[in-house]
Amino acid sequence: MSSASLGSMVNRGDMPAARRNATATRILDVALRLVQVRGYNAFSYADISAELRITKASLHHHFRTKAELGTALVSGYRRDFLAALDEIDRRGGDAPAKLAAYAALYLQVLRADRMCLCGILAADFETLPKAMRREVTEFFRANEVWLTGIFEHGRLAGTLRFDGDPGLMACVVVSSLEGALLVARSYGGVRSFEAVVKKLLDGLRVRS
Amino acid sequence: MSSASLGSMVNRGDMPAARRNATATRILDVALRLVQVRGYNAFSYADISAELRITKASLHHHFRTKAELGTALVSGYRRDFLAALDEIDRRGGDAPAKLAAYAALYLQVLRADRMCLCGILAADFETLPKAMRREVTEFFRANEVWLTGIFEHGRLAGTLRFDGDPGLMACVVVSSLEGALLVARSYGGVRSFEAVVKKLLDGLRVRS
DNA sequence: GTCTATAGGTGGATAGAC
DNA sequence: GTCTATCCACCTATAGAC
Repeated sequence: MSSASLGSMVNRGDMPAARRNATATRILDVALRLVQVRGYNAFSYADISAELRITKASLHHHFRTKAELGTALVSGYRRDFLAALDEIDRRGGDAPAKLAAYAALYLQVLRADRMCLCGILAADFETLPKAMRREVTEFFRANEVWLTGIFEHGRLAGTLRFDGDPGLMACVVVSSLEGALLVARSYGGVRSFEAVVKKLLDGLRVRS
Repeated sequence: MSSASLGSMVNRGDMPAARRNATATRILDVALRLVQVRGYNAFSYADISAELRITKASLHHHFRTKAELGTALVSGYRRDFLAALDEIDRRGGDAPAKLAAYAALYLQVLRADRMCLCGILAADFETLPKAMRREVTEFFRANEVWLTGIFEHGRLAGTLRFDGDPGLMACVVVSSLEGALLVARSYGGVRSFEAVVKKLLDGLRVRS
């Protein structure tokens, strides 16, 4: 996963990367950015068409329906995000370091002037096709599973301190980071986001 | 402000309540719910028309444009929310109690199966008319101001413990609660929301 | 794989009768 | 204040030529 991944992340949907051609990839890139900035109901095939100078009919050749495009979008985003989590695990380090790396993924999105794809789709949730809803829910669930593991290991190793269920702590982290991204758009900067991250990590630190 | 306020909140926009007639009020009620559930770009005059059995043309008599309706919506929401904060102040109690009451306002929204109006509009932010953007930003700013006062008083009185700028703590609280609402839609319950609130309040408690 | 052309629907908004 | 009728722009999607 490249360093610009979550902002400019290439999203190949359900299909293995090798089977997607360059055009489909470019369509997904543009669509991803449009949804992350405007939301699912405020972007159209016409927008992509204008940007890539390809007719709407051609877009439908690659993604038959908007629901199909949207589903490919979330599916690929989830895959790439989970790949980033694997990369964090591969690099090693203690639980606090991994949490900091996790927060850095969100900061990357904010710096690209975007919202987390699944965060903005959670706002659009009631209007999404069923397949997309499933993908969004699964994204959050997968994040929660990964974070739960971090919290369990961290407490056992004595590097994290917290009360109660590690799974609930995972909810707390996901919620706080998504909210920090959301509100930062109106605050217009990274300052409030970084304050949330600091407070979150400080609250988990083992006190001397 | 009634107990069902933030969910079923009547929103009278820029105009004093006494100057809005019953029809305008019903329009705002329906529109508020539709936006809180679907977002700004996924509701239409046709939706309101069907629900109230009034033609779209009649709706335009009360609110000339969608932007005008939207602006009245946020403006009224902000006013009612700030009235709820005044009510919290009026009831008295220490800083932790006021923070708990603040969080309860959000829980009320969640229980009505809605998102905070300004939270969902933050997701739609890039697509909003300028007047609406200003209202949303002002909503967050006003919340921040109120919370900053709570943090300043709480630290002075020795009822709250935290490091750094009270204004940043206010950002943290707003962000976390908005995010908890957002993500709770996918988690499908109040459990994750309550975990965030508990963690937030515990982190501020004065330790014995 | 891309195009032109078009279908059928819905969006916000207006004119003018009652 | 509500209605019918209408406008035009935009939406998703398809047929069929190249």
